[in-house]
Amino acid sequence: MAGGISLKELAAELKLAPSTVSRALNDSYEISDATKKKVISMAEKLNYHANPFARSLRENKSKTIAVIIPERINSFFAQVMDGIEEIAQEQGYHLLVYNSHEDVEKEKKIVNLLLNGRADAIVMSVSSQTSDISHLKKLHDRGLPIIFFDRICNDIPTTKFITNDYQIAFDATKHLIQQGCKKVAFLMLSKDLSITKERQRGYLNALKDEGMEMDPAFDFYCSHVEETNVKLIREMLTSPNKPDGILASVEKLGFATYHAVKETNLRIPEDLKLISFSNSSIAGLLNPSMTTITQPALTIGHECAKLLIKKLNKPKHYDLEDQVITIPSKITIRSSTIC
Amino acid sequence: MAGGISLKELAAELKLAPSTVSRALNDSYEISDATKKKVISMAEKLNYHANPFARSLRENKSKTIAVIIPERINSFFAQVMDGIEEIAQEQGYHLLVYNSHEDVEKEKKIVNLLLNGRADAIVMSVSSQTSDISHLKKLHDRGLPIIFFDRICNDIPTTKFITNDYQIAFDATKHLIQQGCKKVAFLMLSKDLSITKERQRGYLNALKDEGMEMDPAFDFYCSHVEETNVKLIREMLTSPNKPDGILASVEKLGFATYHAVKETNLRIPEDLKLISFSNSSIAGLLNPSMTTITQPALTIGHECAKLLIKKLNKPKHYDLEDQVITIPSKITIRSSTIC
DNA sequence: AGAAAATGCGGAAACGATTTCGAATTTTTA
DNA sequence: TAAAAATTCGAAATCGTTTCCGCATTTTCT
Repeated sequence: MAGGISLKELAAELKLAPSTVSRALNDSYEISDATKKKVISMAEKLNYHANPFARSLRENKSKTIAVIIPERINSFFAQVMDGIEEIAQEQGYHLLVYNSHEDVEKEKKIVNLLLNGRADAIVMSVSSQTSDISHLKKLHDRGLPIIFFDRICNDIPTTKFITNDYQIAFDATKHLIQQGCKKVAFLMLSKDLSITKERQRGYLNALKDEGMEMDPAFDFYCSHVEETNVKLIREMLTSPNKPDGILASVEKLGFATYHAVKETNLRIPEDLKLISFSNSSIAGLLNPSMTTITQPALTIGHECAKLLIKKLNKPKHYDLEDQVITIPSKITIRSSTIC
Repeated sequence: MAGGISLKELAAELKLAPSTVSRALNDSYEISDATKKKVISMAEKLNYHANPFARSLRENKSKTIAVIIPERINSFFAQVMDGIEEIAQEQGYHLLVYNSHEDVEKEKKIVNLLLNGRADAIVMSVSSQTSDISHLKKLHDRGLPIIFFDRICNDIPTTKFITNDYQIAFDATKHLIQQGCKKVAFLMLSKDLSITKERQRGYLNALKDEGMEMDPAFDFYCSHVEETNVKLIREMLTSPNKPDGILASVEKLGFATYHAVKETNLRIPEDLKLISFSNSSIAGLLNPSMTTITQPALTIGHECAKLLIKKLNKPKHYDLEDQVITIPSKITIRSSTIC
């Protein structure tokens, strides 16, 4: 901003027209190699950098992608972000990052900020409070390309990336039952979330498949307040009708369970077996180490960014189809489910 | 971008001049309340949103702050980011986020991207590989306000935020010795990093203070490759001259130590006591739970953002002084240092 | 050799906002 | 009542690019 030299000044220095200099820097075929070289070397000498806002104004695109996540201190979202950034940087895109803190009101504010075209496109995972999606519809209606991942919005016709939520939750529940669990509980954030719906469906179908009745007390809704969750889980674990197996549908609930268990006499895995969605490398460090469902976070990030940039490069010739693309997770069996 | 209406079109609809509409929307004193109301209601009706690039171009500022961190999957940096974002959002600023992945070449590329004024200012923590700082000097020389936190750059005259690295490392080392450690090792990333210098100084002075000789083998440099670190630490822990206490200067090395210990017969805290810098809530979940030095990450983020925005609001009347502001950390004593 | 095409570059408009300057009308003051 | 001042708004310049036209000059074709 301060010491910046403009294209016009650069042109004056070269005794050329601004149009010529612009074309030379953009490697236009209309400009001879000789002048191209002159222009480029002078540009370097004078430390010329094109003003991105002038360009954005003129070209009507910002080379910027907005990413909205519900929390930052979460290895899954952090890895997805890394994946997005990797591709974005490769393609010359910048990342505007927002944290909705699982708060739908904050999410709305952020979305409203994006209505003015500051970003060319959006990648997001909705907050656990998001049930009314009118603010997201508005974005989509405005023509802003938007891709969802993990916590998706089925009612908005665009491409979404998820993992095999149903199947992997099914498999995880089966695994618990195979390890001898008779009463498996399912921990989740909010019933509105796409991931809890699918993962719960997998959980319930696994129970049914094993001829087990499902106990409503084991459909366990948590809040976004850490202490509350620990307390609730502890209460469940010390109640007469306590589970002997737990499937945590998100990382923080898996950790909360460890916290809760520490405050009881229960032993993992002898008294309680636990499997949790988690991308944290710390899972293997816990004692006992935690069996996890690991999502392909980096890949999800890559694919989101690739697809979005493909769309941005050919706005007319390519559309973000209304489809859900599934990239499978892996279960890493550790000590928390094996006696 | 797509359905956007421009100020000019809005003005035409209102049969007013663009200048009038602009002033009305910016609540200028020159416009009567009557027309202001008309303009505002029509703007809402037509869903008008000011083009941020036109504004940035004209005003020569973007309301954007760039943040560069060396890694994303790190509770400290994530919390700092949350802190920065909180204040930034409050003040109408957006965050452009970049991860240097501890790679100075990536850091240079990112910094070069920022030379064109895309961001009004920068908050950063340098990569562990950064010893040549010419790229950062260039930024500063260009007049771009820049604030460092945690891993700072002393040679660049601006404001930096750190924790009481020296004192807290001193205290932590003393704590280990008080718990009976005779041979304390210090784990660090790179000797060029400001935090390792200060923390190492605290460590060494504590040893000296206790009349203990310092063993060069215990000045332990790690890489940025997780597996290598675990291997190196394991080798140290199984060597004849093995330490009975460890101070890890960054979170990942604390966790790496737990990993390494798992592969040995050693017990924490009986055979080895460990204290680590870490902001992760998981520390309390480990078995044994890990004694940590917790940095005021959120506060650091807040203060960085506040100061930077103060500067951006009064570019002429306020300068980022060449000073280091210290916000103290806290030691949370847990089982890994107490028999 | 004369017409046609290709090459290389300049002029000026445009993107969408803000702001300086000025002008017209109305209100206040002397 | 005339002059001064306040109020309210419009015209046009400006920020730094890109791009549509246009115009020479040179090369190619017949």
